[in-house]
This record gives sequence, structure tokens and C-alpha cells, in this order.
Amino acid sequence: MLLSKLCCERTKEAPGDAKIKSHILLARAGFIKQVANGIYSMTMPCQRMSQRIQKIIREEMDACDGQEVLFPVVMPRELWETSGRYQSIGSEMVRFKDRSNHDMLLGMTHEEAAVHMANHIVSSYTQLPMMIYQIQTKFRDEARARGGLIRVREFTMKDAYSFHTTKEDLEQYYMQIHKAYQNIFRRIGLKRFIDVKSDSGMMGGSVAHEFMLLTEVGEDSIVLCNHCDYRANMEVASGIIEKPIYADAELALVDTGTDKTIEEVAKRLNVPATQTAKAVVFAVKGDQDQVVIAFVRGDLEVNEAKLKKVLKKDVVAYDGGTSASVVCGNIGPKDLDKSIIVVYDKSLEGTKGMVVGANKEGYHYTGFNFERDIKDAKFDDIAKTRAGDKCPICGGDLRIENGIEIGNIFQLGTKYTQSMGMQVTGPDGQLFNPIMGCYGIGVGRAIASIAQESNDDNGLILPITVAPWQVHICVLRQDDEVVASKANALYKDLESNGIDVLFDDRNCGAGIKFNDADLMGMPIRVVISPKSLQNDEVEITIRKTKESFKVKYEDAINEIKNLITKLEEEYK
RNA sequence: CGGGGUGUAGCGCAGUUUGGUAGCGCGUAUGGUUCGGGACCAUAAGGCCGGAAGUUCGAGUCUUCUCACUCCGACCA
Repeated sequence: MLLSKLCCERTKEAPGDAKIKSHILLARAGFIKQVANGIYSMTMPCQRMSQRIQKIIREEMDACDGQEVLFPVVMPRELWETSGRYQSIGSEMVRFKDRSNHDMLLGMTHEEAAVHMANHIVSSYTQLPMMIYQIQTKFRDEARARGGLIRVREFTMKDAYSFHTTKEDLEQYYMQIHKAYQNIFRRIGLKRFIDVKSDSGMMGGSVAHEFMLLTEVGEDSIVLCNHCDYRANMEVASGIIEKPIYADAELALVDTGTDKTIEEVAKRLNVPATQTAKAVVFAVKGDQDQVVIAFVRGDLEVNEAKLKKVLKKDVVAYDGGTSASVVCGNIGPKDLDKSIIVVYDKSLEGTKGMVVGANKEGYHYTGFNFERDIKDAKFDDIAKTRAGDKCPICGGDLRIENGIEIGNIFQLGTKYTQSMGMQVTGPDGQLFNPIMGCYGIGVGRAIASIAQESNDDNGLILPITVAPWQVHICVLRQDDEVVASKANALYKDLESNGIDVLFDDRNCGAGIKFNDADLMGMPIRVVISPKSLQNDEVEITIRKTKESFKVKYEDAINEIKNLITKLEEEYK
């Protein structure tokens, strides 16, 4: 490809609104062009990078006996009603009417389409296990797109769906995909990626993992153990906390005046925050009259994802406007309104001598004993894990890092095959619902992740496995006929040897060429100039290591071939 | 959805307080001198100042409405 003809403009300055490295660099290198909020066009280099990533994904999926298929982008309402998700998914799914007034939607995930396809084709367990996958555009009307390609509304995704006869078979296959994902992320050049246990969210199902790139700019919080392999998304992480024992005491009503917060009350009564219980008020989503109160120890926070899981209901912030009587700031477990759903965190289990609200303006109780004073209380894990809590596996210290989700895998179970009525005949002649797994990777987010992780002050540093071109030729003094023809000949020769080359054939200064080459990040730079040709040489520089050496012009092709092989080794 | 911010040349921005001929840097085009880390000189092209309505002799600038983008938060397979 001739750079002079490439539809891709590099700029010195980043868009004013770009904040994170990957966004700044992809924009400056001219890889992406924003069209609307969360919607981008990709120029040729970016599209080629996307295709290279897709090729690696295909190879790994095919190695897991995946069959590449294509589901529709636009689907009818009826299909999504069979799973119940037409109703349960909110405004992040775009809905519209076609010309004959049918309700239609844009696919944001394709479980329904996958089951629809499988259901009409598979009739016997002998056809299982089976995995189908596609690489296609998805649209999710995110409330807030941000960070360039990190969080967008329209994106390319690989989504795969597997069908199994037994749970054991799914589990075995799940491990196989898990391995394939590790291969994919390693091969596209990501370094700091890990898999974590995750919440299965709206997808349903039980076991789920997310693949995360650890980075400052990540939107997810990940809990990691400093000593063992334990790691989990904050949404599901559980740490062990120190539980100081306080002396049991008589229940006593004390005047706490206008003090409401844990900090104020603890200070007034001269007790540590760990000797208090905090009440956090929620309401069931869509029903502000159904109040939910979650109790955690005073020094802890409620983890809403865990609370939702315990309740099996969605909760939202309580807006205060209901019939239930709650005295905010003085809420306690004793004598609460019967209509309220109450959840206690494990941090309170077995505690005594605690300070709790009295459900009475201006008063708290001291000496509260959870075993004695609440009958039949059930304790669930609903507290947010903190850095410094102890690992549930080995007892080591936990730490918290940010991450970007770059892929995920779910053991779905029969949620969709059941709701959509997919049944096949089993070995015993009886019909059963196949057990499903599903597996996603965001291609655009992988591009952003690579850019985010692999760069320096001068620009992108693309792994050779995904770089749009392996070699970037800079010809200095394009106006010199001998140099120009030698450079052009090298360009042609490399291409005819199956090497992808970006040839900077512009007649401009060396600085401009070097800066553009660094910014765009191709792994191998070849400089050919009057100076190098004096000794009949060209200069080869490795972008990543800045390592540079000269080779004879005639040997250039072989040297470059060898170098490519050597660089590729690292991603095997 | 809540709270802030910004819309002026392809890109980055000034000009708005106090209304009076549309600016700067980068980029682009042409000519020339240079040219191994974003060179220099000269010349030129490029704008309905996001949109609509209003105030005014006169609006990029003031008023009202609207749209878009964006940051923080809520939300998020």
C-alpha cells in the first residue's frame, strides 16, 4: 500500500475530547473516525487490524470444532418474546417498526437466533455437542459511550453458542474454550490479561468468566489475591473480613440527636465503625413501594450486584416516596415495617454489643445482639470486597485493580433451550433440553486494548500478528531517481514474497516519515536513502525494541523474512 | 436519566465580558531553497461562527428555544 494514497490522516494533535491513550493514539494515527456518539468508522489500517484479529479468532474457534454461521442483525419481536427478553431488556436494545408496522429490533446478542437455528436443525443427541459462532456487528444503545473504542454502541463481536447433552460435556467444552481464549489473547499480543469469575447478569446461567485486560482505564474492578490464583470481578468477589468481638450487653435505647451517619453516631457513642450496623435502602425496580433494606457492618458498603442475586430481583435507589415508614439515619433491624424486605450481610452474623438504628427519630440502640434480638435472621454475602480483606481460598491479602472486559464465557444451562422449547431426543429415547454455553469477544475492544497496552511516547507499537502491515518502508529523498527506483523495487519484491508492506512514497522530510511510522506502529521499519545506498545497504528498525541494523540491499528480503519469523515466535 | 462543559476553516484553538469588515497554529495547493527525527521563504485556496426565532441601523458576540458532541455520575449481555 502506498502511504501517499492511503485514506488515513495522521495528526499531531489529538481530538480535544480524547482522554485515554488508546483513543488518542488510534485517532492521531488516523485509524478511527467518529461518526456519532459511540459510533466509529475504521480506516483501512484499522480494518486490516480487525481482520487479522478475526482470523486468529476463527482459527481458534475452528480448532474447537466451531462452525461459522451468520445470524441476522435485525430480528422480529416475536423471536425475542420466546425467551422473555423482549420485555426484560431495557432501552439498550434498539427497537423500531418496519414498513408494515411490525416490531423489530437490532441484535445486541444472539442467543435467541442461535437457539432458533439449532432448534430447527438438531433433533438428536448424536448431533451434539455442537458449536456455532459468528463475527458480526452488534448494536447496544449504551447510556454512555466513552473512551474511543473501549465502550461503543456499534461494534464487531465474535459470539459463539454451544449445545450439549450433559452438564459434564458442557464443563469439559467450557474448559476447551477457556484455553482457546487464552490462545487468542496471547496471539493478538495482549500481555496483562487474566480471567476472573464473573456475574452472569442478564444472560442467566451459573458459571461465568470474564477475560480482563488489567489497565488503569478499565471500568471494571477486579479483586485479586496477592498470594494465590484467586481472582474475581468485584460484582461476585467475596473476601474474608476481620470480625472483632464486642462484649455482649443489655439492649439500651440511647439519644443520638441529629447524628445520622455511621461516622457521626460512632463518634458520639465512642465506638468503632465496626461496632455499628449500616442500613442501605433500596426499592424493587419498577415498584418504589416495595422497600428493600440491606444491613451491613458500619465500615462496609453494599455490593448491589450481590444483593440482586440474593433477592433474585432488580433493585434501584430508594426515592423516599412510599407508604413504608423508614426513618432514614435511624434505621435498625428491630421493629421494622413488616412489608419491607430485609437482607443481612454475613459481617453481622453472630455479632453482639452492636450499635443499630432504633427506627425512631433521634435514637439508636446499643448492645444489639443479632442472634438474641432477631429471630430467624438469615445472613447473606452482600458486602463489597475491599483491598486488604482476606482471600477466601488462601487467606492472603486481596488487592483491587481496574480492568477492561475483552471477552467472556458463560455456562448458560437450559435457560434458552427451555424458554424457547428446544428439545432433542436423548440416548434413552426421551426428549431433553440441550445445555448451552456462550462465548463472546469484542473485536473493536481488542484493538483498543492492544493500543492501550502497547505504545510509547511516539505512538502505537503493534504486535506483528495483528499489524495491518508487517513492514513500513520509509524512502528518504524520493526525488532522487536511483533511490526512488531502488525503494520501489524493494517494495514490489517484498509484496511478491507475500509480505504486507506500507510504503511511504511521499516526497517529504525524514522527520515527517519517521514520526508517522512511529505513530502508526508497524513492527518493522525499513529506511532506504542515498546515505544507506552509498554502501548498498538499507536500514531495518524494530519498532518495539528500537533495535536497528543495516543489511545489504540484496539481502533485505531474506533478512526481513527471517525477522518476521523471529518476531512472530513471541506470539505463538 | 441527573449535574457540568463545548460547538468558529480538514485538525487544534483565540475572538463572546464591552455588538461595528472573520483570526492564529497545524494541515492543503503552487513556485523556490532545503531535507536522516515534524525545515524555510513567497503566494493562494478554504467559514451562512451547530440550527431556528428574536432584540438591533448592525449579532460569532445579547435573549429564548432547539440539536449535537463531551466530561462526571446513574445504568450496563
